[in-house]
Amino acid sequence: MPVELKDRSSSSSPSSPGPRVLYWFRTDLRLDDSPALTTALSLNPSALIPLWTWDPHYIYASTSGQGLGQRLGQRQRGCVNRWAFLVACMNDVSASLTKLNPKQKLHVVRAAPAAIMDALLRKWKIDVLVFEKDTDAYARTRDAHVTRIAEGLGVKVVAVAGRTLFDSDDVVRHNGGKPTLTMAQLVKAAGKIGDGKPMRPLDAPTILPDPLDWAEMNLDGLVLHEVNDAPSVSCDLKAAVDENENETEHETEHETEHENENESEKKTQTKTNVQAHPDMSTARSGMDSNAAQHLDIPPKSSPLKASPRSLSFPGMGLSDRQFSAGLMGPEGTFSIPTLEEMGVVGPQLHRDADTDTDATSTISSGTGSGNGGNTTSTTQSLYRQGGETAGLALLAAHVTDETYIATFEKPATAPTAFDRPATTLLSPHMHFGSVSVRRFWWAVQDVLERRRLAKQPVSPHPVNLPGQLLFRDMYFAAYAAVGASFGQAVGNPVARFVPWALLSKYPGIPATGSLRDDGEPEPESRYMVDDPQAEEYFQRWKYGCTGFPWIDALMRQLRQEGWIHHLGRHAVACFLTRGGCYVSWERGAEVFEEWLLDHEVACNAGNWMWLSCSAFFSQFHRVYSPVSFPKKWDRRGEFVRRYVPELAGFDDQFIYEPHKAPIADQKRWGCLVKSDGYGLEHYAASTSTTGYGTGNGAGARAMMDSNSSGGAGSDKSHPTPPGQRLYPKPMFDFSQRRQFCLDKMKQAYEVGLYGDDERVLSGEWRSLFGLEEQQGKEADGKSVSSDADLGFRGVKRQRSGVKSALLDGKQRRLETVGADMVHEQHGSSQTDQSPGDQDQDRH
DNA sequence: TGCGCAGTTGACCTA
DNA sequence: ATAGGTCAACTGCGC
Repeated sequence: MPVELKDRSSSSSPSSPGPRVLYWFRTDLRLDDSPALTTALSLNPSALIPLWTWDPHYIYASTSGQGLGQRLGQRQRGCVNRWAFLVACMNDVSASLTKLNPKQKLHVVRAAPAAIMDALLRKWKIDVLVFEKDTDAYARTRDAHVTRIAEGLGVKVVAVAGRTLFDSDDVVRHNGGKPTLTMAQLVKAAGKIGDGKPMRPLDAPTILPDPLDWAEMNLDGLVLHEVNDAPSVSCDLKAAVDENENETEHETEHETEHENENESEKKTQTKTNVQAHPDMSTARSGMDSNAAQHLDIPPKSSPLKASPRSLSFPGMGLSDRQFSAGLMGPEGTFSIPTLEEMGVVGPQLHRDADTDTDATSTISSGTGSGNGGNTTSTTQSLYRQGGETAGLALLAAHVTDETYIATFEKPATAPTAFDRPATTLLSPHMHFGSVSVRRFWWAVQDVLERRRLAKQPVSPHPVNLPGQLLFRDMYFAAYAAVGASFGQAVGNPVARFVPWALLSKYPGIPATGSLRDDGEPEPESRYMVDDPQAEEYFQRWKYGCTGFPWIDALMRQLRQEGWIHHLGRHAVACFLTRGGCYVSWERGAEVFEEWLLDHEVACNAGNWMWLSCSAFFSQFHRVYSPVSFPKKWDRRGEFVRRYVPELAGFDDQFIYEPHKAPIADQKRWGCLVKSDGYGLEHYAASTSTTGYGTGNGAGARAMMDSNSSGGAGSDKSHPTPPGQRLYPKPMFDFSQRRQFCLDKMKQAYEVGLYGDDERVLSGEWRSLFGLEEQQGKEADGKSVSSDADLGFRGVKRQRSGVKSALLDGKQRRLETVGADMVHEQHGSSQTDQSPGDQDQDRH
């Protein structure tokens, strides 16, 4: 339990009024088992303000940030499912607070914490600021910054661990300061913490102090200049922190590294910032630098003049108004933004699940062995619902099925189950903190203990449910130790360096030839399209039109629902990287980051490294086949039929390889397998086959203009023959590509570089891989350069990689087109969230 | 230092 | 149809 504080707080005499406490919700949208909230209440506050800062960083970039996106000042918007889940969590917490005290609620302030915290602490005369500790790289920087502000005002700051089973910093310390790279290391280190077991969960509070009186809460009188005097606005956060931190004594090697990166980013940051967010190309034109400022600090004086960024979504005609109404929202009541205000209205998945319960279960591939009908149906309706109430109910529903909980073995759960997923679907709750990971752990552990005593069968570590949660802790601790570079290939000390296609490009050093036609510098926010073919593979992978039905079905499920099964994530991750496309895992990680409901930077990056054999796992000979692997689970291809409906009529025999079906049969089954089907543009633009979209369609147009990817345009205005649909042929010969990748991986292992190697940063890696010759080919005046340009230079110190890259004209065009869209939607990535995916095996 | 073994979840072939 | 061995070979760890 949270402790240190108690001393301080109790220092005030009982008779004196308790402190004014600001409780800042972030990764902990729950009341149950919240060590930080418990700590806050233990201070016996005279006033408690539950706060959420509606942070543009969070909205326009995922919290993850560590990835490229953040480093580059990129902003991305999560899919509608993710925002719906988040808003549900916020509403639920708010309702729970109100239930305990009618005067209470979750107070949402629409501004970046770094920009607004100073003013809030002053205005509300806060004595203590309490929040759950967050070891994500961006969060650490942000929190250090806010802490400095608070302490400068004499406000006590208390950060309490609670997001993981074990405090990640403690784990790292007990692992000799090194990242936990194996399960054994994690278990060993965790075993030295306390009694070696996660803390028992704490009860939710039963009473809650009042907030301040409205007169004092009201921010209307907030003087703007106070805000503007804050050291920085959100987007300059890192730079500002950098400056400050350089003065401060600092600790770990890693942190020092970040600083250096920050320094180099400083220049571009402000600028990127501005246009950063909107992924929507349609909105981009409407953005100006003033608008960006409004993002952080809506001008009190002219709230409406602050031309709200109009992020329209195709077909929806809505605009993003979440920041245009001022700090306290449109009603001036600290309201929780609605999806409408966010401009992301659209049907959400869980509604679909709710209403379809009966129908879907009849065709479910799961047979629902262990569950009684009632339990199953209850559980099912809870899947994908945000909020603590729903999360705890889902956990409770699972726990009633003891056999399922106790005999759960992740690798044995079916990735092809869709209407009734084979895993628990608790991962989004782990991500938003709407269910405590320790609550989950102990609920399962108690069942296991009971069964062990009764000598009933239980599944072994680490494939069991607790093992899944330990993997989550392993990734968190690894990330905590490594810092920001954990989310990228270059500069990452634990990632083996593989010369993938589409490696990331880093800010800080202007690339040669980085001027656009209009003379403006190319925003340093793109990955390097060093291979147009790979770019096309990547786009086809992303939008589910590779011509491999198993892969396409999974990617479409991801885009539509924000979730795919762990093994499905394996399949697509392997396919994109070492098992087909040979594209950098960073690209895939970004897509996951954007589309997954449950994305967690640590788990996502960790799992992508795992699957790409960059770290954690190294047996690159084990390649998932897009044909034989799914057959093992779903011989009839029900999963494919659901998500790739154009193939629904195909015979089982051809469901995973429709191009092998005789033409006559293809016609008879209502779908022709032809070149690239409708063309990439069609797939990228379509909101989805089943009607609920992710709001991402906007990028499609921009992305695919004609030449963007070879061949994509060919079928462009393809008229759909009446009653006849199209599906692409495989975009490559799988076994050939498999061999190609194997050879590449073998070479990379032989060369044996890691991301932070000087030879990676300097560009010497090219010669080590025998890539010298290609250097001279890039020719386009602007772009070329010395081999250094294909290195990752500009590093002030080791590990802060910067690379500049050069592209010839054609490639650059591609980059521009493709990258816009890619980054528009990229999100996060995590391959699978280990925690989240606890599955249940319903077979 | 060297060796053998284990490692969350492959594919393929044979019996 | 399913179970088990083999493929070719990686890393980390303990002895």
